[in-house]
Amino acid sequence: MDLKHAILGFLSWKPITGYELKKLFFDADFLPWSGNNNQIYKTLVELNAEGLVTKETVHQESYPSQKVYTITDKGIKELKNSLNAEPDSPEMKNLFLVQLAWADYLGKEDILKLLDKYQYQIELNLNMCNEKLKRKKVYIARTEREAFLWDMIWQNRIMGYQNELNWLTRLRNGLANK
Amino acid sequence: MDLKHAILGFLSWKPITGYELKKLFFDADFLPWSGNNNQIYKTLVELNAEGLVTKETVHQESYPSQKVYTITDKGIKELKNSLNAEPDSPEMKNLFLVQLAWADYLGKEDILKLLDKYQYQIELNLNMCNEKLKRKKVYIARTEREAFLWDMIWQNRIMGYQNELNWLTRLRNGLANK
DNA sequence: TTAACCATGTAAAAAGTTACATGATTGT
DNA sequence: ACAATCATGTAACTTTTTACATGGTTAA
Repeated sequence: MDLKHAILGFLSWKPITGYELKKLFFDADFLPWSGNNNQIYKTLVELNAEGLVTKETVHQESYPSQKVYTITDKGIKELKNSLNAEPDSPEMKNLFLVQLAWADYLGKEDILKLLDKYQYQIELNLNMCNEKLKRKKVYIARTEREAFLWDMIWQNRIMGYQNELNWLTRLRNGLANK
Repeated sequence: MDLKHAILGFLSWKPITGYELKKLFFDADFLPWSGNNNQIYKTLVELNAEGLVTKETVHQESYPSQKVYTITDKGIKELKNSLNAEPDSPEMKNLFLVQLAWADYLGKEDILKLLDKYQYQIELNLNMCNEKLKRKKVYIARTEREAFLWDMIWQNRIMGYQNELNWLTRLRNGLANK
């Protein structure tokens, strides 16, 4: 699974422009690509060159013209193929843990300040995730099962943040008598 | 927090060689750097150039000579400084979720096969993490509080994997009647 | 005898981020 | 008046991974 297949996934819903894809990536939260121009526009050119998508330029009156990408049969086949591939294990990159590893150099108050700041970060992420879920911008469920899968994807994120908050509570309790 | 500060952290324990650092990074599991040659040896050269560490070449009889790096006062100051910095929020990059997002193209059996594979991956990671914790290769706790912090860092990883397994169970239950 | 370990480093490629560039339109 | 949205793309930079390069030693 890489950016190429994620884009193919979205295009399996309907034809989309690069600009719209950028927003979909921004709204999704579980897609590990920031969706910056360089990544998306470049990948779309590649997908087109490989015959996995077709491109159509649509001129508009008072706006710049769009390039609408449509998935091909070959693209659908490529997407379906990628779904049976060996799943990658999740990568949890948590630089706060690195900070904590040598936090014994700090006084108790500074450690607690650090924990507060981290907790604030997590809560911010959790709230944003819940907000996005409520608005459900990113969502074209074609079957009941697909709707369920997307719900579970959001749940995965939310449970991840809540788990982190639970861990923080344990950490605080343990530190109390240290 | 970046690789530089993580290396300074280890060097705050004792003088270490690049080769040994590589193993420490490999054994730690919570450090998001793979610890490949290019990263570590290069960063050590930079740290030396910045005066945060000193280098001493130790010749050995039947092995290649080592370069032992020692942290300087300036290095310690830099490390302590980084501990009060704004903590980064965790990045959870889970490509399996991307796979799942379009898994409705698959039949029920194929989805279940995918879940099995993913569960196997998680369990593998969890077991490895527990193994490493048991052997406690990476561990020089100077105070009781530092020992506690390192325990909690391991706990963070373990809870993360267990949370993922719980989520998988929910997913399976939900899929059962879909 | 084959693999892993000792120990350093470089080269090249891939992946990702940030900033630059344009310029009309619409909402506050 | 100012910021955001529409919409595409490029350039420069940073980060990360993979592979190359050497060559003796030790344990299964």
